[in-house]
Formats: sequence, C-alpha cells, structure tokens
Amino acid sequence: MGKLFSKNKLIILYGASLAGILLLLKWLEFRFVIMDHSFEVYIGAIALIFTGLGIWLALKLTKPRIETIIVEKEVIVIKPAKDTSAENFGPDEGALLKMGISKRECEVLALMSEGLSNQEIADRLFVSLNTVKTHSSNLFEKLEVKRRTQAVEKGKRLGLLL
Amino acid sequence: MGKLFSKNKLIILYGASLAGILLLLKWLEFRFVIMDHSFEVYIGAIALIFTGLGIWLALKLTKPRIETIIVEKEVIVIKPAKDTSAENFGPDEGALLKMGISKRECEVLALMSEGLSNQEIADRLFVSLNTVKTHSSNLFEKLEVKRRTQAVEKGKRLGLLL
DNA sequence: ATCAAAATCACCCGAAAGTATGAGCCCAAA
DNA sequence: TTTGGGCTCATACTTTCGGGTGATTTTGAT
Repeated sequence: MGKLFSKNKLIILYGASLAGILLLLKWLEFRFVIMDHSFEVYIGAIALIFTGLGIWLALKLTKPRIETIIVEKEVIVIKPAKDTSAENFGPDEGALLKMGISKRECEVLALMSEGLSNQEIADRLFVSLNTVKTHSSNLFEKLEVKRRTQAVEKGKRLGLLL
Repeated sequence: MGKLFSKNKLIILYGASLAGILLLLKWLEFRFVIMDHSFEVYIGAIALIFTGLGIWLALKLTKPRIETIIVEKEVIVIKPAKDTSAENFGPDEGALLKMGISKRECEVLALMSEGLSNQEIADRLFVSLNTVKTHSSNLFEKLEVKRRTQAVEKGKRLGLLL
C-alpha cells in the first residue's frame, strides 16, 4: 500500500495537482470568463501554472544524471616518511574487494569519514536517507564494526580511505 | 546588443513560443469552445501542452546537473626535518590552548577517535554518561562542529590527535 | 533470457547521540 | 575571600543512528 504509493508518488502527485488545479480553474471559470470575459488572462494563468508544473516535474523526474565528474583536489599532507607505500593511490582496491565492499558503500564510507550525517550523505548522493542507512548497515557488517566512528577508524587503517 | 540577445535567447524564445501558442489557441478557441463547448478538453490540451513546454524548458535550461564527487588526491610531501617533533609526542599543545580545550575534553576526544561510544568513554574515564555528554558538547562547540565524527576529523587536522 | 548481486526505498523501533539548563564541588588566582 | 573555570552530574527533550525486515528495480554476467 505505502509502497505502491511511494513508487508512483510523482505520478499520483502530478495527477492530484492537475485535478486540484483543474478544480480550482473550474471554480474560477465563473469569475473570470463570465465576469470579465478575460479569457486571455485565464488562458495565460493556466499556461503559466502548467509551465511551472512542467518544470517542476522535469526537475523531479529527471534522473540526477550522476556523471560523477571527478574533480581532483590536491591536498598537501605532511608525512613523516614512513609507510607511504600502501596509501598513496587512494582506496586499496584489493582490500575493498576482499571485504566485498561495493562502490556505493565505499562512497558512503568516504562521506562518513568527512563527518557527514546520514541525511547529508543522502543529499550528496541523491538517494534517500533509508538507502544510506542500508548501505551503512551493510558496511558495518562487512567491516565488523558497530558504529560509524569505528567504521571510519577501521576504513583508514585498512586503506579503504585516503 | 547581440550579446544581450544571446544571453536571453532562451527566454526570448520561450516568450515567442508562448505568444505563438497563445495565438494558435486563440484561433482554436473558435473551433473548440464555440463548436463543441468542450471547455474541459480545451483546458486539458492547454495544460498538457504547457506542461510539455515546461518540461522541455527545464531540460533545456537546466545545467546537466553533474554531481561532482570530489576525490581528494593526496600529495605526499615529506618534511622530516621540521615538524616531526610536534606530531610524535601527542597532541599539539599550542592548538589545544588556542581553542580553549581542557584536558578532560581532550581525553574524551581521543577516545572518541577510537570509535568508542559515550558510554564506553564514560566507563573508561570512570565518570557518568552525562559527564561525557557535557564534555563532548563543549568540545563540539569549541571545535565548531556538530557531530563526533566531524570532531574527530577536525581534531586530526588540527593535530589535536596523534 | 535469466539469474544473482547491487542499489534503491519503506517502515518500525529501540538505542545512542546531542541540546539545554541548572547545580554542586574544588582549586587557583585576584 | 570571592570569583571564575574546570569537572562532575542530573533531568528532560529532540534528533540521529543502527538493526531488522521486506520489497522493487537496475545491472552485470552467464
């Protein structure tokens, strides 16, 4: 029930909006058309409203188009010349695969390590809060930790994070 | 002049389109409304057309909505001669004092960075949970952060943690 | 084409984290 | 001695986390 709603949420919402607006217009009909004969105003209003609706729809419906353009930002790190061998090239792919950590989970972990909340991560990745929770839960299980702070800690130790 | 046109090209185009469509509708008016009295159909058509127009507009105008995942690439700079003295022996006292962070708060921060929960920190320091909460709250304020994960992040950047 | 894994999202619920406020204790500096 | 800062703790409240479950959709590989 709730699922079915959430799935077609946009469509239903759009339908409802349309119906509501049409009702409103129907009511206005007797004020504008009959009263003033200002048919053009009426039409103009409709046009504007539905143009806005279309824009809104497009923005909502359009897939976030995650083209993941990677902007490389150089950060100068002062290292005491010790264990530089393993940690130089970002996440350690081997370790990643060994733990069975997926791409998305890794992204979540990375954002976690920046101290973002689940909600902020969700916004950043254009997914819902629940999705982030799922990812993080799986992540914790795979990393065998209980908290996000531990996950970050372990992630850094394992070279999953840069 | 040409610049001004090219800048507002889309807007002008939109205006033109709108005018054109309104003209078209004006013409159609005498076919639909008068002929059939199918006002609703007329309105529906307008709604659909302008919804489509809105969608088109949005898709044209909106930037390709690129999610820029910022991947920070570390550039290792080895400076063994200078600041090894500061980082090897625990927290940077100067930074500590500058932020007005007390001893206890620092201990809490250190345990936080190990991924311990507030309760665990409380047990470790032989104080109550509430005390740890108070310390961490004060800490967050002084570090200007909102969450423990951010506190750890910032703490490491500032050299408050080793 | 189909099967499995990954990704997405929802809902519920309890636990942990964090906020706000107030208060008592101790100690050192004014 | 009083005053302020650090430390301790409490209560009450809101928000965020995390676990558990179940579901659908996308995608990749066979």
